[in-house]
Amino acid sequence: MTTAPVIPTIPADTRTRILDLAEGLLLERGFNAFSYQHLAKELGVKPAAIHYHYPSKDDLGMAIVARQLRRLRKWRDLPRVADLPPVAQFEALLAVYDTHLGHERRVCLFGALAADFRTLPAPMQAELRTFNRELTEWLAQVLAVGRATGTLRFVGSPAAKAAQVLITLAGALQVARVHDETPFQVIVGQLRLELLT
Amino acid sequence: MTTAPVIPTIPADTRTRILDLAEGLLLERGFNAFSYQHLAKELGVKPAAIHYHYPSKDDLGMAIVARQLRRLRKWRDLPRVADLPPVAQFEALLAVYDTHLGHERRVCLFGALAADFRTLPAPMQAELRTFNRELTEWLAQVLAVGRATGTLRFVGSPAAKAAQVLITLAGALQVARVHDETPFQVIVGQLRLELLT
DNA sequence: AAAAAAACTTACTAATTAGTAAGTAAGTAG
DNA sequence: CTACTTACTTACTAATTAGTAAGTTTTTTT
Repeated sequence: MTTAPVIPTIPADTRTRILDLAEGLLLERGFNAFSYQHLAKELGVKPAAIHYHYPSKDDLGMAIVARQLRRLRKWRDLPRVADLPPVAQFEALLAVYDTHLGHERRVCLFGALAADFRTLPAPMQAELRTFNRELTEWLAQVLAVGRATGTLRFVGSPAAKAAQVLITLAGALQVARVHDETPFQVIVGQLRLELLT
Repeated sequence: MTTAPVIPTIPADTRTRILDLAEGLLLERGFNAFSYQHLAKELGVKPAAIHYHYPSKDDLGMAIVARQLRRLRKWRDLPRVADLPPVAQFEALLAVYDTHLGHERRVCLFGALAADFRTLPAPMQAELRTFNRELTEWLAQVLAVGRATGTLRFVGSPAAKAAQVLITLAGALQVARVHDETPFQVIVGQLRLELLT
């Protein structure tokens, strides 16, 4: 048995606490459903303190998406992810979505922003496109290798299948929010059934 | 060659024009992205005129979802849909989503409301659940008959496959909004490739 | 210890929001 | 013709929104 490493809980600075809270609200209630007042009250600071760190809501939104993109790249390049065989990489991806589900049934970033996309500031739109593109390219590569090595099974191009799988996962989180966790499990089960040989 | 029947364009009353416009904005920009002022300006009436027909925004939102549910039931029970073989019913469903795509890349009702679900009034939440449930049940039945008659191919339960296919279509419209129409076509192509024998 | 930079608070704008109350004009029914 | 209903407009309120400017406290640097 291994003992969990003791990670000292560094009290996050206000800048990070704002970003964490805003991200949570974005993924739980949508981008237009929280204000600087909400954030300020929850954090015990004044709204102007938030403007100090993130001058406009556009800046704050951009910061959320940019951080998610940095996290994606970091996660994808982690040895314990990058060096995994394709099936395990796919399972690692599913685990991420499962974490969202367990975290107040948060939807994924894409699922949270797609509907309101046209109301978002242009830099945020561009960053979200990049996020989605890089994630899809990563999964396409995973699928391609998996099929080549006989551990994953699907018809069509890896790119098409990757796009389909990712929006299915994004959608599964949305359905979980509207109904309950059951349809998420059902849909993920269906994905496994089809992909895993 | 058949001549298209001449449908007289009855000028819609204000009540309907409000609902049409609000529905369009909901599907194009999200529920929190339009106000009574926007609607009023666009329609050339005063905001209070909208409150007259739909006292609160909750009422307006509810009216949109309720109408979509009525439309779904009507469409589903139409002889030219209900009497079709399963493959043609599936294609008819795809055609609906394709229409959304061609109409300013509107997302579907579910895709428009899922992210903000928790901010919606309770009656609207309930109505959206019913909408999604009835659509899924309909497609599950279509898929079941299609597989039984050897015209549709899939593994797993019809209910699971129906849930998966529907959120894939909802998601495909969302991706089309974020990128362009190409990923929608790619994903729908993938669905056809997998389902049609 | 002094200076400077960072991290705020206080106090305010201007715009927008949903919503209401009272009045009016036009159509409909008796 | 009259009474009533429908469909609005005008004029308002109270709350909330993002955002700013100026001042103050706290922390860091020198």
